[in-house]
Amino acid sequence: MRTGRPRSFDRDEALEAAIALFWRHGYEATSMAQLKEALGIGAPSIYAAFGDKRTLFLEALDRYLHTDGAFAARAVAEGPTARAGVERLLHEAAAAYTRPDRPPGCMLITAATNCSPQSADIQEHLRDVRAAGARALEAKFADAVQAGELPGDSDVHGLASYYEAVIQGMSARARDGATLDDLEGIARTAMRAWPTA
Amino acid sequence: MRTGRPRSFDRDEALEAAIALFWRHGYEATSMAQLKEALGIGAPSIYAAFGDKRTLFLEALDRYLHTDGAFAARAVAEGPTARAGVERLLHEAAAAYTRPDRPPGCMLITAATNCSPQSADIQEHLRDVRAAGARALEAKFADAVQAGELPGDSDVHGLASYYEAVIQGMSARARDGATLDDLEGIARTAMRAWPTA
DNA sequence: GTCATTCTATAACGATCGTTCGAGAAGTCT
DNA sequence: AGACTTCTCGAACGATCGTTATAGAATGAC
Repeated sequence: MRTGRPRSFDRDEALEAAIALFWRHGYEATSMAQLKEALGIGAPSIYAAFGDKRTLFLEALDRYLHTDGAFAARAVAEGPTARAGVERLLHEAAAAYTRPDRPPGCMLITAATNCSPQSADIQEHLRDVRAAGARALEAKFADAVQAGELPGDSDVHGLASYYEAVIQGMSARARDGATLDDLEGIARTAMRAWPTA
Repeated sequence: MRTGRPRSFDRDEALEAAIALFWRHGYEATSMAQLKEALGIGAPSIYAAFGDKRTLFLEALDRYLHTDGAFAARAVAEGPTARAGVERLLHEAAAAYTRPDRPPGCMLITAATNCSPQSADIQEHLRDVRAAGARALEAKFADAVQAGELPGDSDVHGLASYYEAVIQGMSARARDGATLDDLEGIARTAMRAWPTA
């Protein structure tokens, strides 16, 4: 058993509360004062449990990517075809970005858009993670070409770029108050751009 | 003639410099210290010429909407058909969002995404301006239905929502480093979703 | 030349930022 | 019980935030 005074709060619950704040307001716009109040604990407890604000944000993002944000990689990876994967990706995004019990949009996309120079590294980190997602999508399209699902002369980079833009656009629309129906409409319309044989 | 000591800087140039900063870093993430350095003048001069940071931002945004951001409303308004208007909108956005002498993306879309509660009004203001743009686009589609360009049962709201999402997605992609070619590819692909008779 | 006016520069304001020190509380271990 | 360890709480840290008071410089008016 671990010695010493036991922690007075649930670490997971605190992390979830931090996710909600960072998700809604972003990294820099979320203050330690807000975090203290939302997590219901003092600043020293936060530092002891999570490290500084930057480290807490990175852990919050990592948790997000394995929970609420995990649908994206899964949809692409598990889609039996590229088309099925993208279709599932878009429709699950529509639902995930408008859950009434969650902040709107995607944390990975929105949490570090307005950054001062001293948190440019955070901004770049999220950019890198997004870029990895776009590369996975592009690889899915390349596989589809290989498998004959898409024409041999398909612009796989252009397709990935387009659907990545649609995802980011859906997140932005959700943040502007778009409803689940709005986003599902966007998803359906975006699928009409699918390459025709 | 106006009496008193004359202003030592060009007000328009200063405003342009402020636009560049707010555009790149956003409203809250841009500090007065940055503004002082970029405008090359002291804080009291900024306050005398523009008012407080909030007022300066609103004037910067207004100027942006009449200059670099003016293409959008113009493309929709001047398009001889809805399709021509949207096509021009998307391609001009591709160029405007990747100008090498400008910050990437759209200031209206990105400048107030990460906001703390005390600047929620700024965030809402930009949201309202974006909503007005979306309504103009929807009206253009409604006109196109009236004129017979689009089928009578067209979902004009859905179409406007979709192309608004594409625009916001293009801005996000530009901020992630997408090139002019990338964005023009997105624009072309997005046009493939245009309703078929 | 002198006054009135308007801008500039320095420096400071109170508030808040993220972070940490120090004292005491709450456990386990021997 | 007492030693040891770990966490909590209140207070404070220096830095930076946006903003402004104050004093002096630069002009037009008389």
